[in-house]
Amino acid sequence: MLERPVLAVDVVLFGLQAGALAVLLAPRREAPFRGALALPGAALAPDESLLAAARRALAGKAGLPAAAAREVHLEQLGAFDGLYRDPRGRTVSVVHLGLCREPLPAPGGGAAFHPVREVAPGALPFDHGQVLEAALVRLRGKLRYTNIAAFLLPETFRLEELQRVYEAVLDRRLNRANFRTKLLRIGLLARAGVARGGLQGGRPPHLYRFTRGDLEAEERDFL
Amino acid sequence: MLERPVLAVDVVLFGLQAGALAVLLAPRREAPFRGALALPGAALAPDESLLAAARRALAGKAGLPAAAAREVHLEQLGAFDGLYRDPRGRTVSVVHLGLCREPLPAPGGGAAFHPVREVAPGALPFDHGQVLEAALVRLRGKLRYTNIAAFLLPETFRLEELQRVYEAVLDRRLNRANFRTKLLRIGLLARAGVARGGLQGGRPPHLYRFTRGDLEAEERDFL
DNA sequence: GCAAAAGTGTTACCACTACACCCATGC
DNA sequence: GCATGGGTGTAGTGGTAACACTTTTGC
Repeated sequence: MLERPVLAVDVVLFGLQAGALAVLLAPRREAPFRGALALPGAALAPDESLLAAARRALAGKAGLPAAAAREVHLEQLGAFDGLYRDPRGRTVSVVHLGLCREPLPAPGGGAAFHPVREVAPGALPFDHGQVLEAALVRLRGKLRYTNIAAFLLPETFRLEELQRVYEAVLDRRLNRANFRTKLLRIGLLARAGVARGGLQGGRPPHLYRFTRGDLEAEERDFL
Repeated sequence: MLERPVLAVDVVLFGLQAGALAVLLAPRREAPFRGALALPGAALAPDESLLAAARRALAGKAGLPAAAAREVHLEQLGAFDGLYRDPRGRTVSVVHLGLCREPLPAPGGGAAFHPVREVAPGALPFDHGQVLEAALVRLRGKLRYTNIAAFLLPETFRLEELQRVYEAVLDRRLNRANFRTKLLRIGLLARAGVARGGLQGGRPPHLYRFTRGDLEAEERDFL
């Protein structure tokens, strides 16, 4: 039997920070690239599921509070086999896409959320630059035909906040009036009261909540 | 260092057989489930890419002619970590979706294409039933916004054949006239001559070819 | 009252559906 | 000429984009 490749997981955890899309990066504690900012990851333990390993990476390397690591939305992005070498041998990484609700938890151990627009393409070690790009493409795609945006927002939110999520991820402006009608038409939003105060002037907005909060609904593309 | 999980690849290879969607199944040559029909797979070699391993599985276990195995369209579906056990230990499989042009090559070693509709849900070993279902969902999805159908057809084809691909995969009838206008509007098809003879009666149809034959074009959803 | 932000309505346009009709070939 | 299948045109419908307008709050 030949030597087995190392199986690892990495996580691209997105969150909203000051209205912009941000990604969690943690300094590497081991060679190679020791000290460099990278996507948090971990080697798969023998009797652990891929998703469990991803949560462990968030709670461990990235220093996310345990409650936050448990509540993060995670889904698999795919396996990456860049043939780079690790001290332990050849590595294949199963990457997961994570989404974190606003307000963002405070990571520890030097990890932090970085605005995606400010992460230079070649700044990340290994193939993490390409991995980040693939995660962005997936997120943009799913925004169009699922309720995945729900996982970037608090339980209840204003429609204007939801629109900002779409604009931050798709990186383009959307028409306010049409966004309202479209999103309300598809019937995935329920009113959840009215925002009280906190805003200067203006009519107080309704708050909304996604129905089917847990699952992802597949409807016709709605943007 | 704890024991490492085994990393394998499996392939869901689809093709068209008598106008119906078919999947390649091969009898297992090793325990467990020795002799049972299953998706062809292989353990990942230490310095082999995932795609290369998938092609090796097709040429080896499934007995596909070398030329056919080389020309098959392959893309990654995802990693599956059903915690089933192999004599070698816990296994994680990176599954690939494959598409094979008409006419189908003749596999060897007992492998054969089976109409998807006739594969009973629980008939396959391991989690291969769920894997097959996931591959179908992916294929249906991609049919809507890419030119992936090209990889199920010969280089040139009649529009009516293309429509049959869509109908076979989506499992529903489509309107002939609207299918024509829609597919021609998106500008991914180029005329490639006229079919000569071979048909009983009727006007001889134009043949078409996908432009951008290699890449997959992403356009607005077009069906 | 005025500014600010939420929420609604109107119109032109474009894509999709369904269906009818025309075209070119073999027999 | 007639059956057969390829290919085209058209009217109705519904969603989308752009934009103007109304409503409700704070000061």
